[in-house]
Amino acid sequence: MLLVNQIRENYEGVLAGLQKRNFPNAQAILAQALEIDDLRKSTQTQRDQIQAESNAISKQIGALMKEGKSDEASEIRERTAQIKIQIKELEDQNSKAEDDLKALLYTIPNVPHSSVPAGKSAEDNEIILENGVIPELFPGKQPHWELIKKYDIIDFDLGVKITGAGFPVYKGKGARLQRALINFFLDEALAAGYTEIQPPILVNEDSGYGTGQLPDKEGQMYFATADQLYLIPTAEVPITNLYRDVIVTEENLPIKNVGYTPCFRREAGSWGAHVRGLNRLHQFDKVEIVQITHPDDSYETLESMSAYVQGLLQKLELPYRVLRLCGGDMGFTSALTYDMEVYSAAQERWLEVSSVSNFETYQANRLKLRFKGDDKKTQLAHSLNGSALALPRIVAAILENNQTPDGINLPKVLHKYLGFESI
RNA sequence: AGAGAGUUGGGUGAGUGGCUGAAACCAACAGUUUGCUAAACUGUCGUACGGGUUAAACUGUACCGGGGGUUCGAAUCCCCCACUCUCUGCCA
Repeated sequence: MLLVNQIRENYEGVLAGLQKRNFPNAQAILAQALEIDDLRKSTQTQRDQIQAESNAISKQIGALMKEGKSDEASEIRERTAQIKIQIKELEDQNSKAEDDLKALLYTIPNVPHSSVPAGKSAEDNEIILENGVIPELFPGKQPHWELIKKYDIIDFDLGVKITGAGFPVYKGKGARLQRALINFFLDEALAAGYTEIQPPILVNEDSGYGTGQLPDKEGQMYFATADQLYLIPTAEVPITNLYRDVIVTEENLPIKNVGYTPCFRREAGSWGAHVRGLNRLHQFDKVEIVQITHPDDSYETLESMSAYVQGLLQKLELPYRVLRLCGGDMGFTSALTYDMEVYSAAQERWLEVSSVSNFETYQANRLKLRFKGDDKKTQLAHSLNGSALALPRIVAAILENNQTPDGINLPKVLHKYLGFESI
């Protein structure tokens, strides 16, 4: 969430940013936040003063009791009754103001970076780069949902039998392709200086709030009711939460972590014609990169993460494009997001395979993720993450783009991981 | 799942109603001494939110797992919850 001081010190900037997102009633909400904060401060000042008085009296009573002057002590004690009522009242007002402020701040999205284009929907996203060659396929080309049947490598019907729709079973070369991609992505990240993390894939409620999945996206996560645990929708949740309530030393920045996990998404109500086959699943595999940086470095880091993800796509020889998301299409918590899309040549569609975002202090504020430098001051760090990469759509594009009448030729870079070259 | 023990500052750990925001030790940081290192000595050494300041200094309040209660006063007493550890059971 935003800091009130951010709003106070840069009111015009925050307002303009929220308007770029088409955030309704921005002006009224910001004004309200400041008003509640003023109330919060004034009630705290009053409460603290009276509390100080009360503390002084208590000390005095203690001293008198020790001297055996119990008459005087009980005389003073009578005065405390009224003070207690006052404290209670101010305390209530103050904590209500705090709660109100927090509740309000939870509803305000992050302020977009200045480079974020205005716009309402995916239509307004800015295509900043296109790379790679879109293959010319032969007349009998098939979409991946046909190919996986033809070569018997991914089985949706079996998944339905043992679990339900959206839980595919990978078989034979299909399973090995999954494993090869995961290993390839992890090895690349290691070579780029990331430390590998293998986190739990169920998380508690605190972690859900830490990265912002709760309270907003509660219905999107699977929930194990007996133990009150959520199945993670992305490794971002457990990995970023490693740094919840942590004050890191400045010299340890940037922190670079990578993790492979399965991801679980209920995707309630978002099924339709465009989500056949591997395009949208309830369970899928993803390698995620996370960085915690000094605020001065986060945008440079974002560019490097974007370049890193593009490098993966180049090595996989997939045609891709990079979008800078517009204010209206960007995630709630992000300040700047690049989406990477690969071209899936049989579906003749661009598919989102990665989303790389800088959250600035928005997540760090919730997480209480801070760093301390030489000046001994603690301040909020910046957090970033990106998919590197999500497997299913990569698999879809690899299968479709490399198909021939005689089989599917797999990218060279995967051969040593696969132990075979084609399907 | 059953029984028991526990949760204090970066770490170990003392503390059963006022002298405790918290002993002591360790770690860390700064300085003195030293040819360097080490050792010794001295000092600093939690967080949050207020007030105050150009910024500091300074200052108030809260926080000893979380929440509530008793009391003039709670780390300390009472209640509820969460978590951790040990033993037993089960199990990859």
